[in-house]
Amino acid sequence: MFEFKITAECPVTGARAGELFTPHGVIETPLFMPVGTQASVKAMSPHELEELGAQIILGNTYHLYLRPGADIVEAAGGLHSFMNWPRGILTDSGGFQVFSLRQLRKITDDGVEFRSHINGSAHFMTPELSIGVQERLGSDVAMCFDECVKLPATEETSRVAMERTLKWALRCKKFHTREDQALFGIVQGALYSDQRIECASRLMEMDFPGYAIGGLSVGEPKEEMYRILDAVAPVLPRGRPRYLMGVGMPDNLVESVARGVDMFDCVLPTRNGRNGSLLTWRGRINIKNAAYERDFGPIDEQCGCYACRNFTRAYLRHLYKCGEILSARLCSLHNLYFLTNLMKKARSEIIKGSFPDFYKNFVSSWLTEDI
RNA sequence: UCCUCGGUGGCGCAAUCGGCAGCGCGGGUGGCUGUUAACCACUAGGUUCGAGGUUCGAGUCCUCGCCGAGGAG
Repeated sequence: MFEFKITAECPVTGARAGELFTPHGVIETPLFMPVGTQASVKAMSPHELEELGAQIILGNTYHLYLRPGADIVEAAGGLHSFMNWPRGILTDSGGFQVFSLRQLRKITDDGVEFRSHINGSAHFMTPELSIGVQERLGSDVAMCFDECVKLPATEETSRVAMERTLKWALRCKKFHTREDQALFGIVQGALYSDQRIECASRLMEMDFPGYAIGGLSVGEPKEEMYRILDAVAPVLPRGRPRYLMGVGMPDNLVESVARGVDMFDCVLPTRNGRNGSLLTWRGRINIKNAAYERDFGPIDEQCGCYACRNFTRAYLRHLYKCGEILSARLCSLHNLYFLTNLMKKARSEIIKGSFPDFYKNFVSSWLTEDI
């Protein structure tokens, strides 16, 4: 179980195509994982997710622990059964909430004392509690409870968080018992490549079935992120999946695949979709813009998603302006399909041996500015 | 015919004693990267119904007119 098989490797770049075997099916990498924080990928039904090609989605330990509570999910037969999702689930540990809810918490070596963002109630999250919750949720992949620092961080701040992340990783590993659930370690170290390399090596001594790179794409320039990936990816074991947490812009994905990353997740396709920002092969468009009022073409000519096959930009703009729920659904669907397909395309190019051309073409045609 | 209330940005409404005309929605634009986010930010937009008057100064007070709502007959 959780064997990671490399199907093909790009001879020029660091890109690889692989297969990760889980209790809920084989996951083909590289891939993008939609985020379903509260046991729901916002605006999407499980059926639609399957149809657009999602192989594994995220759930969140912190959010599900607070509501409805791990006991209820467990009583429902686990998260797969509770939300009726038959394929893979990866649960984030709550480590990101250490960062995103930093106004509501206090960190010590033991764990994180925090106040619920829902009702202010006090809680104490520890590596053991996070793993216990994740085991009860029954995800296919659990994540170590880590400390994700805000950037920019001083070398000292970063080191303290990194050391804590390592200590917590060991505690997670020791506490974790479910054999039908993989536990991934998370590399921290802010933008210090020496810390990143050290963190990776020390995690590898603990021997995790997969390694994540956390604490990136939180506001730093993308060149900085690529610099860290260039430093870390070569250190990580070839035969284990690599997961870049929280990354979701198409150019970030392709650049990271070229650097040897296998898995990604991001709220961007769903959140930005709800907010009218849509992905195309040339860049992003903002469907709110008056320019699309009479644009009767699809979001993207080359996209095969349900929204692109059936609706126009003018109609989608209209739905957005009206605040219709269908707007959120179609836009989320399109963005998720786009990223899922982008990774599927990258995978097939790696297998065919033509990834370098695909990479070059994508990067040159992708416009960072909105089109 | 008389009485009462009202008329302020596209729409709905604020504005203390007469003292810098604001807010919400709508419009335009930008942002969002392991979700506290169907969210947030910025921006444009005014002959305060009209004509006079009082005053240093009027959306605000006075006179007349126009328009709307309600009431009396």
